[in-house]
Amino acid sequence: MKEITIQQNKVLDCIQEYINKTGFPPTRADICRKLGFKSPNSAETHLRALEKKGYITIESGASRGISLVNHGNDHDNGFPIIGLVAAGSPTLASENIEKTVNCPANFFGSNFDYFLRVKGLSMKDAGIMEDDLIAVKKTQDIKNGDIVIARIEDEVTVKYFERKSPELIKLKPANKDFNDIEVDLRNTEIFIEGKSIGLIREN
Amino acid sequence: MKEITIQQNKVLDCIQEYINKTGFPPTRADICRKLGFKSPNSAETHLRALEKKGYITIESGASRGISLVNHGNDHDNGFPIIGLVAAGSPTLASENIEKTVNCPANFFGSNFDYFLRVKGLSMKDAGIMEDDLIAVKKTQDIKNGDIVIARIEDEVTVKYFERKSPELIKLKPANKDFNDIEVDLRNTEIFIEGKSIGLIREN
DNA sequence: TAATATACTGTATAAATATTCAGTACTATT
DNA sequence: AATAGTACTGAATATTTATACAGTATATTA
Repeated sequence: MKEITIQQNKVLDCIQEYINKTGFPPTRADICRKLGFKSPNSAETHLRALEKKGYITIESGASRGISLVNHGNDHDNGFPIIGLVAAGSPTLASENIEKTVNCPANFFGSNFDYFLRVKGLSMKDAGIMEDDLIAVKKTQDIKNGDIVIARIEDEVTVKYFERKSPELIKLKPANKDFNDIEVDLRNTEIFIEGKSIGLIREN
Repeated sequence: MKEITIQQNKVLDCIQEYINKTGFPPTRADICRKLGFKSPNSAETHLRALEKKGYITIESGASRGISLVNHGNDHDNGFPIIGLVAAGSPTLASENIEKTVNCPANFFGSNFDYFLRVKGLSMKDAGIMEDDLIAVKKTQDIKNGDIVIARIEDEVTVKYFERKSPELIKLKPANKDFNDIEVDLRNTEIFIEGKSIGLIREN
């Protein structure tokens, strides 16, 4: 995250304080009043700097359209939600984080690391629907029948795990319209990101 | 706390949702857009009613000066989980509370009142499995297709809601092994506890 | 040395916004 | 029968607000 100046930090604090106190963001004039500026353009330039550096977003045209950007996801501010893109690994890089969910670390009984937003219906019969959030625990401690998040050559997928033999793994969907995926470890690389230990659905 | 009407409740939800999504409250025009009103005065009168009843405060003169009033969050200790027993109404009486779940009040975008632990698989194809926790919002604002918690003569059930005519309601399961329930209001009493606005599964 | 970012004042203005007034209509309460 | 609350449309308007433009000045970087 880019550095900000002392004055910009004052403006940022001022916005935070204002929202905490009133429930809505300040206008340029409000900021001027709080910080002693005499021109609304003073606030404006600081806001634009903060926007450019990624600390706030400004809704163009709207009054009081300032909102604080959430960063610093040490799980204090919640767990990140990561989009499950058909191809590509889910990473915790900030560009992949949709937003964060605020809930206790032991929400699902055992600790977990992030939420994954599900695409597709391949686990429909397991009650996992499109856009559900799967709570993923990063672990290699997988048992047959666990729901795993697996990466096969850049493709990320959620399936039931079944070890058939030391070199053969089967990934089974919970939807008869989809086929089992058989992975022969001798010619295909597979990486198990972790397993699902819970689920959240927002209607 | 004074009662509010269905329309006022819609406006309240709309404000909550808007704040969750954007970080700042809506204008009168924003509310109109969301709820289909054609005059900003429609929003205005609802806002004044909500203010009078203590659900919001309005900063006079300020744009987007709406803020939600925190009235007696009895959910400081978390939201109760209530067991869905085949017969009998779900009540918040302590003997029915399994345990409580600690999560933000707006966890599912809109406020809710309690969790219901699901028994049976009648909503399986909607991704609702046995022992899942449904976030229930107590409301009478039900649309066709909503998943409702209904009580018919001491039996509590979770189903899709469909109003066929003023005196005929159909409760539809999401599982072909179950039959639709048709309720004729002229000879059967039905009470809608509320609707599902989210779901949590602990694996 | 030029360019760029910071840090302001001061003015102007178009657009956004709250808010009032005038209606209509329905319902519940006194 | 009168009053008050709900639930709207539609229009008018004063105020709020974002935002652009014109300056001044300093510090940092290329």
